[in-house]
Amino acid sequence: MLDKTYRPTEVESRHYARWQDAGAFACGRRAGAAPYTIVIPPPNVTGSLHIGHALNNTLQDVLIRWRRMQGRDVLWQPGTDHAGIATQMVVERQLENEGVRRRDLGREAFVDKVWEWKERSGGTITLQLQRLGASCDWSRERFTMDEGLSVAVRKIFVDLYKQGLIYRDKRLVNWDPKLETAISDLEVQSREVKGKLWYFKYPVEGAADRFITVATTRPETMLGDTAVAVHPDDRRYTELVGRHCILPLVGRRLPIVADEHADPEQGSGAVKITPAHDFNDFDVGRRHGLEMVNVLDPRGYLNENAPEAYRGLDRFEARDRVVADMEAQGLVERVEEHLHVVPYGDRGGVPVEPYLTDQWYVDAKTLAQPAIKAVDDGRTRFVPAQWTKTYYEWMRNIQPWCISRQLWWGHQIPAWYGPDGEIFVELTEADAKEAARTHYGTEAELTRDPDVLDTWFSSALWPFSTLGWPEETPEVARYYPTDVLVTSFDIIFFWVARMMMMGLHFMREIPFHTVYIHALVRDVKGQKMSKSKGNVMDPLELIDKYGADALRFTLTAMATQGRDIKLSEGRLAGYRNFVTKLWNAARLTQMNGCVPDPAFDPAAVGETLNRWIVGALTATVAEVTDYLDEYKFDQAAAAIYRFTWHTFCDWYLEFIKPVLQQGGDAAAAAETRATAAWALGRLLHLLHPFMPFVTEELWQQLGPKDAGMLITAPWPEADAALIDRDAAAEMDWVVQAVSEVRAVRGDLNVPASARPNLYYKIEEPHLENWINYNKDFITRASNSASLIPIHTPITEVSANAVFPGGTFTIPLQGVIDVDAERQRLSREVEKLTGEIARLDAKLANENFLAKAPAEVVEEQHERRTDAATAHAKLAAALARLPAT
RNA sequence: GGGCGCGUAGCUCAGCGGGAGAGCACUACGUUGACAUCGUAGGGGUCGCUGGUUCAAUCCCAGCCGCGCCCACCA
Repeated sequence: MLDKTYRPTEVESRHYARWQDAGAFACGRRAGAAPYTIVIPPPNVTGSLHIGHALNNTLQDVLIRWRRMQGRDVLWQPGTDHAGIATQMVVERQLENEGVRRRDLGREAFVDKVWEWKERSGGTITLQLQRLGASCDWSRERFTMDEGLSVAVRKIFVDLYKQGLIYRDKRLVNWDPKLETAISDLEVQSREVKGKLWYFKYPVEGAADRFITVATTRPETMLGDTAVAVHPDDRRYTELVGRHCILPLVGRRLPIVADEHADPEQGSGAVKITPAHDFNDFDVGRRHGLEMVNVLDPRGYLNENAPEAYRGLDRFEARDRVVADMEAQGLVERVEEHLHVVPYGDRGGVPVEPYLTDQWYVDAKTLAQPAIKAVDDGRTRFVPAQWTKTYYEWMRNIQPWCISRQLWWGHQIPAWYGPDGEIFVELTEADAKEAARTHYGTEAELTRDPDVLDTWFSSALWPFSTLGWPEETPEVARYYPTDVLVTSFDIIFFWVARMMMMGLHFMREIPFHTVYIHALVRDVKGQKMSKSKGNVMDPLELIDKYGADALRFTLTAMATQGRDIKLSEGRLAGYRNFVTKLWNAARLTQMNGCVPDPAFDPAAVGETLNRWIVGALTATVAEVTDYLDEYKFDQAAAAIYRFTWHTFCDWYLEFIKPVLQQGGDAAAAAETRATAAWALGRLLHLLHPFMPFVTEELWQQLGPKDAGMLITAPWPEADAALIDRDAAAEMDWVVQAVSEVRAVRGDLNVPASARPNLYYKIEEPHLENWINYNKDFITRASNSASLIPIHTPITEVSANAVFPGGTFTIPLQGVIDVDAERQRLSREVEKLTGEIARLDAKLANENFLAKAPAEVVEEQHERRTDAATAHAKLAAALARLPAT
C-alpha cells in the first residue's frame, strides 16, 4: 500500500542509485537503435549548482529521458570545464588564506595544488546534478584538462598554426591589471561610470600663448601621448595641421595630424592620441606611423617611460597627480562631469587596460565563414529562431580571437622559441626539438611559451574531444554530430559560435543540428540572481524543500521560448502540490483494486467512460510528443498537467467511484479497474521525463510485475484509432451538464447539507449508480427542516436541453439571496443582449457573408442561437424570481 | 549608434486573425470520502497608445510611449 504521503528525499536517492546500478544511463545499450546525443555544457569545475544549471540540465534531461524511452541509443555526455581564470583564482585565494603566495610557490607546485584541489572539491557539481536527476552517462565523464582532451587541444593548435589560422601578433589587447593577463573582447563587460572630462591645454610649438585643447577622461594616459589629431575638414584647426605642440609634464613634441577619427562635434574637436593605450588611437598611430609609448606596467602602475615623478604610481593615483600638476601649471581649461562607459574584466572586477603585448590569435574571420554558411543552409538551426540573427550579427563582425592567457592553470601553448626567437609549434617538445634541429642544422636550446590557452579554446572542441577525437573511436563515428545543444544565450558567442567554427573545420561537419536557447532564470522581480544582491535561490535547498520533481516540473513549465523566467516559490509550491495530487490519484486507484492487467487491450474497452479516457489520454500523448518535438517544454508540461489534474483526477476518477464502489455491473467494474490502472501507467510514462522520481516510485509500486524500470520503458504511441469521438462527445455532455448544475448550486449559496458532490440521472447504467451513491446526501438534504425548496428555472432548462433522452431532475433545495441573484441575472442578461446585437450585426453584414469561410459563418450562427437560448433562459429566470 | 525582445487579470505568465485564458492571490460555500489539503462556484481585463491592412485585429503592418537585454563607444 502506498504511504499516505510522498517523501521525495528517500525515494530520489534510492531510485537514482538503482538507475545507475542498472546502467540505465549508459550509451550503447541499444546497438541497432538510432543514436541521440547531447553534450552537456560543461559547468566550471569550481562551480556549484545554481538555478540556471538546474534549468539547463532539467531541459536536457527531459529530452534525454524522452528519447531514451523512444528507444534511441542516447548519449548524454557529461563533464566539467577547467575554467582557467576562475579556478586559478579560487585556489590562489585559498592558498593566500594559508599565507602562501602563488608566485612564491612557483608554477609547477601551484599547478599541482590546483590538481589537488580538483581531486578534492571538483566533483561537487556532478553530485548536485545527480540530485537533480540528470541521467548522464557518468562512466564517460570528461574534464577539459584530461590527457585525451589535452591531446586534442594541442593537435588543433598545431594544425591551425600550420594552416596559418593561428598566429602571433603584437597589438593592443584587453589587459586585466589585477589578474595580469590578456583577456578576449568577450570577457570585457561595459559598466556605466560617473567620471570627469578634463580639458587640457597643450602649448603649440613656436606660438607663444597659443594652445590646442584636448579633452580626456583618462589624464594619466597623456604621459603616453604621441600626437594630437584633428578632423581634416575642421577649419578651426586647418592651419595647425603639420605643426607640433608640446606635451606638458613630459615635454615631448607631438605632431598635429589630420585624421577622420577626430570628431569635430566631440570635446574640443582635437583629440590626444595615445597609441599604446587606446584602440582607436592605436589605429591612428598605425596610419600616421606614430611612436607607441607604453607608460604602464602589467599591474597598471606607471613604468619607466613616464616621467620620474609618476613612476611606481598606480594608474588612478597617477591620474590625480597629473590633474593636480596640470592645474598647477594653469593648463586645465575646464572640467565637466561625464557619464561614460568603462570596460571591466568580468573576472578581475577592475577596469581593463588596452595594452600592447605579443599574443596568440585565431583567425576567426576565416573560420567563421563555414559556420555562417551552415546556419544559412539550415544544417544547424536555432530554436527559437530569433537567435539566428544574433549569431549572424556577431559572426559577420567577428574579430581576431586572442587565445593566450598569462596564467598558470590551463593548456600550455605548444610553442617553443629558439635562441633567435624562431617559433616551433609542435605536438610535443621532442617534435619541437626535431623541428629546431632541422631548422638550425644543430641542437638548439628551446624555451616553451609560458602562456596557456583561453578556456573557451578547449570548450570549443567539446562535442568531439569528449568522444575521443583525434583517435578514430567508434564513439566519434556514432555520436557525432550531436543532435541538440541546450544552452542559454549568454554563451552563444563564447561557446556556440566557436564550437561551430572548430567542428566544421576539423570534423567537416556541424557539431549539432539544433541549438536550443533557453531563458535566463531571474528572481521574482526580474533581476538577475547574484550573491551580492542576496536574491539567489539555491536549487539544492529547493530540492530539499519541495523535491527534485517539483523543481524540475516548475522549471520546465516555465521554460517558455523567448521570455526570461521569474521564479517564485509560490509557483514551486503549486507544482509540489501537483506531485502530491498524482501520488494521491495513484493511491485512489490502488485502494479501489485497480491492478494492471497484462492482457489489457485499450482498443477493446466497451464502457463509454473507459473509451473516453483511453481516447483523451491518447490525444494527450500525441500533444506532449508533438510539443517536445518542437522544444515547447512549457506547452508539453501544461498539456500533461491539464490532463492529469483536470481530466483524469477531476472527472475520470470521480466517475469511476460509483462504478467500482456500488457493486452493480461486475464486468463493467472489472473493465474500469483495468482501464484505470492502464491509464495511470501511461500517465506515469508521459510524466517520467519531467518528474522521474515520483513516477518511477509509483511504477515500481503499482506497475505490472516484471515491467522493469520506467526509465527504460517505451514511450507510448499515440494510436489515433483509440480516439473515440462518440464517447468523447457523450462525456463532454455529461461534464458540461454537471458543471452547469454545479454552477447553479454554487450561485444559490445552498448550504452544505443540501449540496452533495454531484447528482444526476442519465441513461448510462454506470452513471446511474452515481445517483445511488449520492442518495444519502439527497435524502438528508430533503429532510432538513431549515431549508426551503427552490426550483430554479435554469436547472429545468438544462435538464431538458442537455439530456433529451433521459429524465433529469435535480432536487435543488436551499436558501437563496434573491437580490444578489437578481443582480447577477440582470448582468448576464445585459451581456447577452449586447452579444446578440453584435452577432446580428455581423450576420447581416454582406461583406462578412461573402468573404468569411463558410464554417466561420456557421459558427457565428450557432453562437447567435446559443446566445438567444441562454438569453431566454436567464430572462425567464429573472422574471420568476420572487419579489423581495 | 546597431541589433533583439517585452508591455494581456492584483502578481507571474500562456495564447497570437473569428467566443479574452491558466497558475497563484482574493471572496463564498463545502470537505471523517485519494488529497499536509482538496473540491465547487465567484469577483476582477478599454489584451500599452494611435493609425493602417482585413468582412473580421489582443493577434498582421507602421508609428509612438514605457521597460529590458546584447553589441559598439574610455576625447
